[in-house]
Amino acid sequence: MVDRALLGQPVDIVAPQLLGTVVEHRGGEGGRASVAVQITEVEAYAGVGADPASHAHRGPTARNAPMFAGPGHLYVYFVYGRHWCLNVVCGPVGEASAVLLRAGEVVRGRDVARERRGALIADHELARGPANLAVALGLTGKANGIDLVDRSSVVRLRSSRDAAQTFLEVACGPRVGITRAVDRPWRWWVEGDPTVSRHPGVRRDATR
DNA sequence: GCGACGATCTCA
DNA sequence: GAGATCGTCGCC
Repeated sequence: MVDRALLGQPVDIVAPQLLGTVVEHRGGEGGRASVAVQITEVEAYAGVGADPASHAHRGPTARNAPMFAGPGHLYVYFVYGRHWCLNVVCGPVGEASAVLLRAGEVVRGRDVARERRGALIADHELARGPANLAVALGLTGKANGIDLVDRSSVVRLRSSRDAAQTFLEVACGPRVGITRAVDRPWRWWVEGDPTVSRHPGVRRDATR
């Protein structure tokens, strides 16, 4: 389990440290429907008054309430009329900063994830992109506000058992899909990893 | 009360 | 390159 004190640090310190951690959704059927994703790409969003691109920038609202619940909580929001996106709340209680989980590698429950995403989806595309990541894990707004650090939660965040994460090569650059504070280099990803949603300077659909 | 737009994805 | 699709928020 990831330590809550770690998540309570400033969001731009926490975000890159979430690379290599694992989000696990314990499904039904005695755990056979469980899916776990190892995170390969994240973005940081700061809290009230500190980041014009953040949902919490203008203070508390009904939507962003989980962001004010303290580090370790899950903030799930709906966007573009169709997609769900997952965030890990970071920073001190009430600061309302969060890390958007943009992509990862499905490390458990690959067949279940493929049922949700589509039979023809390649392994490295199962959880590529923030909305696809949520689909692969089987999470929607119903999971909003869950405490990821509580052992009894259905969705949890844990450190990887894989020692290799210590040696991950991390790159950073501007955030994706926003119109404000576009120059802040608050997106981090595992360099060269095929599950990362977009590589800098490379169009994702270049060959389609 | 209303209108604009969004931390995206997919197909053309 | 554009459309889908609807909740949220800012502003009238």
